Amino acid sequence: MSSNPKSKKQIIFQEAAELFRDKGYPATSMRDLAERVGLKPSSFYSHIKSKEEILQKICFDSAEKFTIGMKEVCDTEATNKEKLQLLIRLHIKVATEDPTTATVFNDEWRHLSEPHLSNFLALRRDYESHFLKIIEAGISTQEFKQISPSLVLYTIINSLRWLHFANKPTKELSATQIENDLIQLLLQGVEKNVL
Amino acid sequence: MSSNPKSKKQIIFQEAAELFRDKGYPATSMRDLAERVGLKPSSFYSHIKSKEEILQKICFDSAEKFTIGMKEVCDTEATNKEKLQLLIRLHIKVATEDPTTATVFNDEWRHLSEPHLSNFLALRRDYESHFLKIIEAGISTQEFKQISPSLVLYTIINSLRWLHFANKPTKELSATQIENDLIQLLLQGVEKNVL
DNA sequence: GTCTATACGATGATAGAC
DNA sequence: GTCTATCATCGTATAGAC
Repeated sequence: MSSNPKSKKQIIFQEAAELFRDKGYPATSMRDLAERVGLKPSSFYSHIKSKEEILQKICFDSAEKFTIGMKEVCDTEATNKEKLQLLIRLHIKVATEDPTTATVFNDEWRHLSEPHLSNFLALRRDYESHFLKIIEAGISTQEFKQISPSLVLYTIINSLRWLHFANKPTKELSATQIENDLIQLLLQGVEKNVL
Repeated sequence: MSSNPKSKKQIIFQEAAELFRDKGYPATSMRDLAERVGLKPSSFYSHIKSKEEILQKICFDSAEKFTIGMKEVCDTEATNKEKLQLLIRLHIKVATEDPTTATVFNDEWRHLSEPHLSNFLALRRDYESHFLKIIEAGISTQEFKQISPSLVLYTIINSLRWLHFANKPTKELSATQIENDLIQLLLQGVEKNVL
């Protein structure tokens, strides 16, 4: 197995993401980051243009994962129930593949400046509207219960927002175990069915 | 109905909470707050001790609501399923009664300094451990499915984290409608049962 | 209680030597 | 590409006049 030499730029992005995750974007200083990377603060600017460039990359890279995933789901021939399952798996995949980035994406996007903030929100609106359409379709085919679609949407999306730290408290559970339990929980609830 | 004359201190706390909600705690400056309240930044310090005092009050007041609510639930004679329902109602109540405060509580607690941060985390740990016990008990009585209790805990708690802005997009839904739909969704899932 | 003035450290970013 | 030195600005908070 060949070693994986990371460019200094990649190291900067990685360390920055961890700091943003732990302290939040505004509370992370370039001096904090410098110490972590082992450079003087001024030396970054040979590699990156600004602090916000890092945040932009994190937010839009993650957004793209969701956009691509949604496109795949929409292009599938499948029931709405199956599509919803795929979307839940998509959220789990993004959150667990790169938990650091996923956390920053979730919590720090609001610190984007314009026009990046508006662009980001447009991507999110688009994603959510596709998600909503699937829920609405599933309700009209009677696959899903008659519950306000946006209520279902936000409940599901947010229910998965803790996953980024699932590695620690539930290390005993395998990734597929978590996936399957979550899908059962969200599709069929906590209550045990009477047989 | 008598008018409700708010003290200047109350106004400061209210405006600060809204700024913390919108921009986050570190990104909110005392100068921002001064402009909102109509005072010079230095004038606050006749009313409050520090910026962090505001955050502390918000976080610990909300934490107390959960602590009290949990105590009531634990003191009840009820099935675990009923207790879980009560807890879901508690989260909905806290989130919708004062959405601004609830948001700050949810997202900004990590900016507390020591020893407040540790105290806060201890309260949260305590709350979660009581919550977990109820889920575990419900699993052993076969009221709930065999799903990792902490997975159920975090999924439920986080699924309700969007409620603070439920006023806007779902204004058409009444509060009790939202409550009942959410309980059905979390207890029994999205899927429509086959009859 | 509110103001003006200010202390003083931290901030993101740049200039220019090497 | 990394450094030292520095800039301009903003941060929370205080002192003291009114």
